[in-house]
Amino acid sequence: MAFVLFNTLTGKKEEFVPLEPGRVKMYVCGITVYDLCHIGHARSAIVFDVIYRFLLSQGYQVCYVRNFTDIDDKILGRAAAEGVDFRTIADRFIRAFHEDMEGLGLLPPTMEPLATEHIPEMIEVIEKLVEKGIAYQAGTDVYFSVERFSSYGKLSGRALEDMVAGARVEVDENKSNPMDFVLWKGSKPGEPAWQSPWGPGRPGWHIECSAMARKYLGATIDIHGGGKDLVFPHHENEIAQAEAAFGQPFARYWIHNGFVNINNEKMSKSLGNFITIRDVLGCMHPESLRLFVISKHYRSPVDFCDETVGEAERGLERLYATVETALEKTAKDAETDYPEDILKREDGELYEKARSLPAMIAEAMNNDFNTAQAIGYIFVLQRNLQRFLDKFGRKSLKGPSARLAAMAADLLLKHCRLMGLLIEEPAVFFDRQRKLKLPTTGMSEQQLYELIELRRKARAEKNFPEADRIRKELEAKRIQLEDSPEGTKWRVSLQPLEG
RNA sequence: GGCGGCAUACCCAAGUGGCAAGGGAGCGGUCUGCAAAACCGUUAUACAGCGGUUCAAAUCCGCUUGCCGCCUCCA
Repeated sequence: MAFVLFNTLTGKKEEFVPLEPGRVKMYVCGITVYDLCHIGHARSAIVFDVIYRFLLSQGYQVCYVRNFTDIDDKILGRAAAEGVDFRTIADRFIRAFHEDMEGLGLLPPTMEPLATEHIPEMIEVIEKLVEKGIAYQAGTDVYFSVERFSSYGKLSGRALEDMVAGARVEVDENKSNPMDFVLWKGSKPGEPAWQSPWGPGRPGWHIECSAMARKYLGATIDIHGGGKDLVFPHHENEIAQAEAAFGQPFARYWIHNGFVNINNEKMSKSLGNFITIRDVLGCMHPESLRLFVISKHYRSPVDFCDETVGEAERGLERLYATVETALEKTAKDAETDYPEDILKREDGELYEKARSLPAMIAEAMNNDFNTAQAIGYIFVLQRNLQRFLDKFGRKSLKGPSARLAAMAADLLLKHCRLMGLLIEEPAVFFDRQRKLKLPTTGMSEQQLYELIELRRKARAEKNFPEADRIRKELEAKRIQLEDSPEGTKWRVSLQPLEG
């Protein structure tokens, strides 16, 4: 089956064919390190992590580069505000970014180059553009002349005339066309500066990606990605610089992820509805956030609110619970293999759903990374497996039934892990989930265990009114008790409280 | 003003020419001392509206309405 992805450049789904067979060169725009990352960054990071994992699973050798913009006005602004060096700010937020990405459970990219470590490479590109007469010096700055690059606007699908007509462009006397953008910015006294043929200064924003992508991935890269907001001007300008300088296509497939809204509002600092990754991870399992993100197609906007996030959390718990039960009940007798017809006789539907899962998931992912559809298939198998397990009550499975359940659980686990889900041991997950959620109930672990013990005694004496009173007391704090032969377990209910 | 996207059940969400995936919530049931979880059953003659193409349309084309994004730093 063909592997197709939506290419922003053409506005269509296209079959993916890498430049070199078996190898993929992918560049994803990283962040400007001047503040903590928010859940919009998390979505982008998760989306490209899933893409990266998928490409690897398909046997591609992937070189995945994600840069840091570590010199920029916003970094300088923050440094000035705190009275520290720009490097202090940049390093602080690079560290924070790595903590966040690790917290989210992302595979590290192949490389994470820093803009400031590639100044010579950027100067080289700018010099080339100046030589060709496409860039010009004005005062202490160097600008890219958009009129000299005939296909300017091809990525964002807009014509130069249209942009100029309606754009609110600040008046800059140095520019010969208002749409021209800066390649090199002369430094003011006291600002960080690097030597260049145009005097001391620092690079413009867009040039770093063109220079670093070329250095690490070559003149033409396979996949270039980032958030939708980067289409214009950032990626448009990257194309202009790189293609004007080197005369070769810059990137073949452009992938852009949609935004995260919060309670149906655009997330923005002025609205005060920014949620940082670390805030979210303080009260939610990273895989819950991941399931939330990949339950919707990556190009659509997604709304982050209690209800949609809660659904993801409950779904993840159910997946873990089914896998846990399956592993427990089949632990003793899962190894022996049986012929197909024997397994089918145990549960024909479960057998079929399990066997067809790899092809179904592959088909979904091959179709522009349709993770939402893939997740749908995952839940179909989960329900079939859970139903099968339930038939046995509390008994362990043996022989062909154990083999069938183990096979289904393995496939479920394998394909969840392909998308970065169900990475933890179920017991570890549930323990972590309890620890994350307990603080939201206002009850300490010790208080809780005292009440559970009181209730145990009451039940032992058949004092059910007292036992139920304790259950109700805890339920009012969203702590749900679950009695089982092994004792009473507890978890924090993800169900919103009535009223 | 220019460019683009979206509109599927109470909610979230796949599907993009051939009987409308999946999840959540609700309701009924099984299980349970009572619960919870889980499972079973149930929930769109129908995909914003109108018109067209087709043997066949949620899916293609046109128009209308309503939302949203980008055009300025931004994932």
